Amino acid sequence: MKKGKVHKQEKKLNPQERQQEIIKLLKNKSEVKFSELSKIFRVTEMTVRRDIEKLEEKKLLYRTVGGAILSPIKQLDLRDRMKLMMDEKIHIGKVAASLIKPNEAIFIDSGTTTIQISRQLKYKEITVITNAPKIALELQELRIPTILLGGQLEGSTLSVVGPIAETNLKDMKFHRAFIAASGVSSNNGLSNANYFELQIKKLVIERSQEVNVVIDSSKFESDSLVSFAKFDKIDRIITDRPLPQKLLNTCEKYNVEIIIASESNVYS
Amino acid sequence: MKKGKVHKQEKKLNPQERQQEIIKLLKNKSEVKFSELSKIFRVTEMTVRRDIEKLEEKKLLYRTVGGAILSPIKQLDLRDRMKLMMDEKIHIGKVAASLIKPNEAIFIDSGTTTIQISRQLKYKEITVITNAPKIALELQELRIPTILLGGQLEGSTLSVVGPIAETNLKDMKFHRAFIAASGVSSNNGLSNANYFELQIKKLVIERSQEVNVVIDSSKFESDSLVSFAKFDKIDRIITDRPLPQKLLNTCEKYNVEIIIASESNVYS
DNA sequence: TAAAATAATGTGAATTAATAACAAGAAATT
DNA sequence: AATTTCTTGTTATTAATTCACATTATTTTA
Repeated sequence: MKKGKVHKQEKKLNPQERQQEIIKLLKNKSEVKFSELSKIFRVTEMTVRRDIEKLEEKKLLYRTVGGAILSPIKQLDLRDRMKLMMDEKIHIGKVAASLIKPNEAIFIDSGTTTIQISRQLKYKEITVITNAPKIALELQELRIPTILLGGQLEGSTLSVVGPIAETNLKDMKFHRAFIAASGVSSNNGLSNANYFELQIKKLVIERSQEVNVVIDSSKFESDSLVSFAKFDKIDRIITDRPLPQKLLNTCEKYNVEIIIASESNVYS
Repeated sequence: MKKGKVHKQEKKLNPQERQQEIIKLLKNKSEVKFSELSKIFRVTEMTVRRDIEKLEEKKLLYRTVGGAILSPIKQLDLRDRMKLMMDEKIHIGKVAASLIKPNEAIFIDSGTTTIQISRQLKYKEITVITNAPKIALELQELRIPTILLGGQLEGSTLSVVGPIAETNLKDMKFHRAFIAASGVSSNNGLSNANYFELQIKKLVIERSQEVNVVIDSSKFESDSLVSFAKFDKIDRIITDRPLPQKLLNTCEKYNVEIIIASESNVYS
């Protein structure tokens, strides 16, 4: 649903379009003012205020007095933020993060949903273990102690894989793990699009007291390249929408708890 | 390695001291509130407001609603202190990269000069091993096979350190290593500002057929926290300016080759 | 050292910005 | 076409910010 780019704002834009424009403006301007945006978009200040509020929730920018500036985090990676199911992933991330308690050792798997968990962590008295360099670097900004697994860096997923990573895991035990998946189905359980990550996921699941799977609703009843776990191995699924009946039945059968993360049950 | 935080401010601070403290707080906290600072320093909000105003003028921070955050510029400076000697570092990086031949296994150390090497790599038929997640991620963009060491992620240097990283190195041998250093002196050889990286550097040097040290001229005849190698361990120093006489003599004595990287001898 | 000048802080009123609640209008769904 | 959801504007309320000025430290210099 893309519309032609117009430099002079002639037609009314919808919230999403405005929000994208605001980000674009910020790339060149360092700070924008509500009054200024109000004129540009020909809407009231209240409306741009609401736009900015949304963008602030996504940690894309920081509010200043009367305006906003680009968030420092934002500058790290512009690209993968405006992606698919972004809002859903943020909600999932918030709920997932809220499960974590102080002094725990947490494994966070590589993935676009899991990185949202890392961005929502509030306790600094935890140790995070991850196979994703990006997550590790972001956690460093939050001053959260982090152990990064070593190994071959896989180009498509930007996660470390292979024998080194597997060996690194050998001596570790986690209180909780948050695993990403590219598919979940009642027949084949959890699956992943990347073959090389398979072994890491299996090992992490073995070594975690509690296994949480984060997966957005677009992946319900779909299978990906390789299956890495059945329902008996996992404790909880965190997603953004209610599961279809069959999947729900299977989860109940194997005692897998379901959490639906939505605007309402997210307490930031 | 956390330092004890004193919440109760014993003696009254003057504006300069408060302002320094505010910056310090921000390095750990991402955002401070006026109300909070007012309590910490036992002054009115108006006073901290004036402090923040001063700091804002200096572009050290940005004011938010009810508080302040570290200026994005400032934050980047903290992490990427690349502004200093930037051109020199790029030259050094280009020359260093030109030494690499196809099918080699190369170790690239974490550092602001070494990251320039990774940006200049032209052969894809090499394998790079590194302790720096940032370097690994950049190499991935260039489609260069990369092995990232695992371990604890050190906040100040963004490199992995500790027993996991050391174990990971155990089975490896490199054709060449490019090591960063924060000081080089005729008396104490090469030194580094971060203690935890010490062991990694030592192990890498042991395991490399050829050891290259990249260091810019601002660090000549200076010593940093810990010394990690004498001249007999290294094969080459790549820098941006001629070495002072004494240093040069020492290098000759130990057969250390010197390359001066400048605009002219860099063929991009 | 005392007096004067300057800088720093606190106070409260005036101004401006932010929030919340609600109603009207547009878009999307059924 | 009717209903629901989303978006926007309006207004009242609350909170934050600025401003002006009085008071108190601190520094300067006679």
